[in-house]
Amino acid sequence: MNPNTLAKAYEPHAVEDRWLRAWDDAGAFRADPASPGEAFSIVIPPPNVTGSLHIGHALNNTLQDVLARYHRMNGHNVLWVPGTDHAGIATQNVVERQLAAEGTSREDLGREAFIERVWTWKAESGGRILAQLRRLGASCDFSRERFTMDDGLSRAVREVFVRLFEEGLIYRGNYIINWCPRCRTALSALEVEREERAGHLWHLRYPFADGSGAVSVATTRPETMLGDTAVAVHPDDERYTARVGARVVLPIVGREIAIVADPVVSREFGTGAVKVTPAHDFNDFELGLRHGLDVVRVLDLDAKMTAEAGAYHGLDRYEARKRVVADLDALGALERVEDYKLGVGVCYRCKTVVEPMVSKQWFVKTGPLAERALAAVKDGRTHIIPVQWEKTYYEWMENIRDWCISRQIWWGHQIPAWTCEGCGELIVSRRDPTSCPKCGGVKLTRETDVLDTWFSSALWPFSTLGWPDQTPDLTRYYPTTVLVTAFDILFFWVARMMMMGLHFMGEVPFRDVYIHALVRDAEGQKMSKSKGNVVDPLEVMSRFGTDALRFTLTALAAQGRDIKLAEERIEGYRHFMNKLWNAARFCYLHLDRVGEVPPGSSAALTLADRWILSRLQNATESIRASIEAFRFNDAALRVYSFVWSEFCDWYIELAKHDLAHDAPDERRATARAVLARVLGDILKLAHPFMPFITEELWSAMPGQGGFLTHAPFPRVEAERVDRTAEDTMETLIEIVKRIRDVRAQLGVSPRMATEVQVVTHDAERAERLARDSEVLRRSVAISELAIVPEGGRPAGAVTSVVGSVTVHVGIGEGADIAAIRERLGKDLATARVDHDHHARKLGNEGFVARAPEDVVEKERAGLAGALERIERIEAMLGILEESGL
RNA sequence: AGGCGCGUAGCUCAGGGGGAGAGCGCUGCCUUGACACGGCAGAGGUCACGGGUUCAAAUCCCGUCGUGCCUACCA
Repeated sequence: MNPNTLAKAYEPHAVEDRWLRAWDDAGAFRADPASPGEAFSIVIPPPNVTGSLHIGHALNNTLQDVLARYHRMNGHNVLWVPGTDHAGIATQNVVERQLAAEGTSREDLGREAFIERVWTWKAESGGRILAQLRRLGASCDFSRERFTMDDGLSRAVREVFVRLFEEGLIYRGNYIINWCPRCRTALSALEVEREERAGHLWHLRYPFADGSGAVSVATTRPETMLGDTAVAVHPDDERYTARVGARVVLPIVGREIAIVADPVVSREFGTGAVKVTPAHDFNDFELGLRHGLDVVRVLDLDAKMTAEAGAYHGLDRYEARKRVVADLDALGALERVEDYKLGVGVCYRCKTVVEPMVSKQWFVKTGPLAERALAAVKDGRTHIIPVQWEKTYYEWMENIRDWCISRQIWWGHQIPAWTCEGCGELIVSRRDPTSCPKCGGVKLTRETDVLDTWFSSALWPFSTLGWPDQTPDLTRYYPTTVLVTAFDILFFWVARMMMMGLHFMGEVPFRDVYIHALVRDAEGQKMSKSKGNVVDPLEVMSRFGTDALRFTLTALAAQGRDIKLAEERIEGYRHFMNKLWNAARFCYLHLDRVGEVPPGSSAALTLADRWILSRLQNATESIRASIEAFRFNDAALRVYSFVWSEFCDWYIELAKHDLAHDAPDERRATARAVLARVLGDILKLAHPFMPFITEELWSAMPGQGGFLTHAPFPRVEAERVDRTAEDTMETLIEIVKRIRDVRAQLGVSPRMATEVQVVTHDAERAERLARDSEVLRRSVAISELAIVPEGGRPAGAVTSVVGSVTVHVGIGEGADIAAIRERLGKDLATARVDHDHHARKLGNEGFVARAPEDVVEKERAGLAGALERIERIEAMLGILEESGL
């Protein structure tokens, strides 16, 4: 591409397409375990295979990409594994909805045909999200793409299941679980969300069997009373101690049930007596186990009443509730009803109210696994960043419950367990068994349940690398370096990967876990389709360009805080892309021939050269440090401020004169070299954040070859750091700003040249400023310039005092005395505020005695400076008085 | 009920013991040979409130108020 024909404004689309293809064709992000370099590996949090990219994915993957590209440019051996998960319940739901629309169902199809149908749907829509990730610029090694249901991963799942079973860490049994009657499957505790809903608290009266009155109990689910098998009270509750062991008659049902004593009962709540329904309540189930209570199931898998419910058999749970309440009322067993708000459990997929239900399920015994997962974070083998999440992780791990892993759906890894019809033996096996090892029988029935999707995701960091085989990838890249994820799957996923990784690999799955924010809308609301406030990243990319979206997300990604995404912000950063584009365009107009940058001390370098090169070191250092500390926003904002406020606003403007046709050749050559050097480093520093525009500009840069994405990330060159140059330049910038300010306030046209006199009492400083007074001449229109250690106010000048210098700006007749006084008065007020501030501190004996010497010294210098400024301003005002103005 | 955050410029947010920062917005001026997706300049803040620690608090501690989220078996 001819650099002189770069478009006037940055047009992202063609550029993005071109580089996506170029990187892909070159295999730019392919990892090779045999290559040298410290390993840097990331496994992607696998999105749902049938999903599509939302803004959370965009953030998550942008951050991973920043890390991947940064480390790749640092010569590390980078592997970023992409892939998707099969999202059992969600995907099955989608396909079932399709079938329903066609007037059929999965039951009509049968298991095999249904699964085939899901694979067809997966083939259609699957991979779309990976294409979208590519578009985002994610530098994954797409040749290593994995899917939780592919052959390799399925083998890992089976191996893990069998081993855990053999070790007694997987068991099957009748326990209470959460049941979603719509999805018709068991759910783990994590898959149930709490929703506050308005309900009622019904107070029921259960009469004693001996006719001596009644006990009152309160419930939010009166229909479950049909399954009550006890009433419980606290053992120390004096109101009831005499009644423990007594029997009450369950209204409607007529069953006699006992009053039992158990410390879980709260004496304060309600009447202090609670009905016990072991089949349909977690607490009651536990309590039932302790007291050997009967388990009476009154709700079936569709949340309809069972035959146990007698007259209510077949009724939906809510219909049954109404009838039961009415019937109790008729019997006089309903004491009262009060409004009550309660937290109900709903299915995280379909929001249907779940029913606690006793059923035969498979569980992972988490205790022993959690212990090691807890220890690994406590002893620092894995760091969670930001650290405050560690506490949340600990709390969960310490209170972990066994994990229900069986799901009564079809889409997923079918549990490798068989029951022998002959002898009832349970067979769990790596290979499908043909006969029963116990009795030799050949009639074996396979378990129909599949595993929780998170069971396979838990293996992701090693299953994607080839486990259970000892592959080169596994050896080279496990443990992975860092996991980047949002906090909402800390328990679902991160905790479980920790448990499985430690158990099967003997090592943590990742050294660092970086937890990033949730993206919310501009009002701070969680984005959701139903609210209609979702920001579609694909649409944003189309409108503003991918780099602008990426840059916005990283610039807002401060640790420990949610991101509120407003469109104006994205637009603002699109302008930044354009700014960089045009800065480069300007540079390329001059960069036909580029030589070496002279060494730091060289006389060939101007003050501006030395300054920008020194600031470049500062930017390089802070960008590096920020990325390594996962402070993405700091890194992005430093890129922004260096490019815009330092390089464009000052260096380019000053360099224009050095590049002019009438400038001496060697001056032009040096300026070109510095320009090229700084721009080149800017492109490298910015590349992890905005890969497309930087790669494009790099390719247009004269004398550069190869991919920017493979170029070395800049390192700090200590010999380029020049504090004196920075200080001098800063002072000159201050002076320029002051002159402009004075002129702007007085309405002097920018084109009108004025006299300027700068007075500084430090002779060495005066000399330094004078040596580089070009900076002033180039920045403001000046007719005559003097920089002197001594001097009075020239006639017709407005004076301003800044730092250690006094600036007189001659404006001739326009310099009315009021303006001069106003200007000086403003400076005097500022100086006095400063003076008082320093004086107050130094007047404090404790401060002088206890504060560190350098801090006190700084205050003294500040006070002296302020005093000196006040003197100068007052002298100036005195002169005005004397001259009778 | 516990736990974790947050409250800083009109808006969105950084910062986190030693003179209050950015972007956007706002007000003036500028069609200056990279860029009007631009330039120059400016206005704007008791850092929620009350205590405490400290020589020094926006920053650390305690409390209050407001606000958000997470966890939990008060039926």
